[in-house]
Amino acid sequence: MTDQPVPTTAAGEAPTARGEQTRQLILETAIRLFRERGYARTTMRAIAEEAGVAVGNAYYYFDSKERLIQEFYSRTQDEHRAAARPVLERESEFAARLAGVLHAAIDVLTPSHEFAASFFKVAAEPSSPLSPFSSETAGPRQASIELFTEVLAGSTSKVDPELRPHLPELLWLAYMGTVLYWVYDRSPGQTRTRTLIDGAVPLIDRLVSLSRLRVLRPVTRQIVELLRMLRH
Amino acid sequence: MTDQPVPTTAAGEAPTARGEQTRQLILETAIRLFRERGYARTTMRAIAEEAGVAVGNAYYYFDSKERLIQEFYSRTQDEHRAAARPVLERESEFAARLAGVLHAAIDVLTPSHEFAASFFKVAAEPSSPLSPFSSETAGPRQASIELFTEVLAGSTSKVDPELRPHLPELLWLAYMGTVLYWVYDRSPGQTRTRTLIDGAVPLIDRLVSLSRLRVLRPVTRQIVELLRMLRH
DNA sequence: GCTCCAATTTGAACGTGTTCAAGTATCGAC
DNA sequence: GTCGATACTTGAACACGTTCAAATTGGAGC
Repeated sequence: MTDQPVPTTAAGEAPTARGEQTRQLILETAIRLFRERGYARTTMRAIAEEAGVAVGNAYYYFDSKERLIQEFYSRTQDEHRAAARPVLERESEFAARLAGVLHAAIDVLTPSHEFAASFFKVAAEPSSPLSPFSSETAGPRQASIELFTEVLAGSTSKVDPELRPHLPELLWLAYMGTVLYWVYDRSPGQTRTRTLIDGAVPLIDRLVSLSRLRVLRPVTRQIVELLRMLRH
Repeated sequence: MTDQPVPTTAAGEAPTARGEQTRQLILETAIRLFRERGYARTTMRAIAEEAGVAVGNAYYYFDSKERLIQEFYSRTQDEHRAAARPVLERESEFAARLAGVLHAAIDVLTPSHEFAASFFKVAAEPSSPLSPFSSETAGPRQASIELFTEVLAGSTSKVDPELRPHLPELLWLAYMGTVLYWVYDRSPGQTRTRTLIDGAVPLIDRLVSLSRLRVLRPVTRQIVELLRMLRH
């Protein structure tokens, strides 16, 4: 959680490794090439050569090509949090906060749209530790969910108290859906995803407000109950 | 575009090709091995050997290993439709029809759960023609969506007339979500997915009914408007 | 039966991700 | 400075998806 000089995987790696520089070089090179040529057309040999190391050396630091993506992914998440910060400091309305955070995510992802398609493929593998739902990514996921806790915490909106504790996770789910949509979004500049965000956020805002309505109480209950059951 | 004697892909099959038998043999073998050993650990060489053909021959019929999965996927969809038929003939209530169709999907998928994880990975690739959202799968997807048109058509439920035309697609989306959940579901026998279906269906049913309520009319409008915008 | 063409089949060869046994460099202990 | 251990680096070798030029087969037309 704290800022350690541990640059490797999520788990935990070399405490103060000598080869840190090499590691960074390889990663930097890989991401650049991924962006330039796409994931599939970037070979490990090309990465190694471009970075000026032996191919085996790349495998010393990253145990697979996919790991390079995982690293990229976790970096992007950091960037997202950073990009979301000013929004959360500036805005106080729920809708504005949520929209800001979602747009920030897309902002951060945009330079990698084409390549992100491939990385998404990797993330989708349920057995992969990179999967957004796997237990291995519990840490990063929790951090991501916390972002939405913050969205909610700082907002002036009133929310059904029963629903509230579940809302961050639901918002995170909406965020995942947005990213999924974005990955598949082939419109120029992914403007459709922007449309989706701008359309969905007021809708979510409204639904959240309505959740306190008398007629909708049973529905809210039902949702909360379902979530509870799925969590065991 | 027209029906040529090209035996490949799911779309149009060989009219009466000579090698049809070989094609089936290879596919049968592949699916069997995928189930036995998983996707990644089944090599094309193994498939070819087990089927008693040369490896190049497999590539004559399926232009990649992924294509074999695509084929499997489209088969599964056929099975799903077949499994859903009796439910649709038997039930008349919306909730029962929807639940039946969703459970049928899981029934059909269950024998391939472990392997389906891998196939999902392939499907997730947006540039892949196998992606459930790609234009290449428009046909199968349409067929799938039609299933939910049928769910709705035969049901006794009353639905907001503005929402109605969009509902099949939304239900299909819910179905996709269910499958996604199932893919990641590691509970024994995927019982959690069953729980999800049994919990979500009454909820959806209720929401659909409520959509006609005066207070919710604006929300319904908003949803419809958003869908319209996203469709261009 | 023969000829010929297209459909089918073959397996060697290629490119790429990954592994591994064998080095080489670095640093603390003495 | 030397030694030993650990961190790092190397590139050849391997496995697997895929390609392709060449061989084989089956059947229509005669």
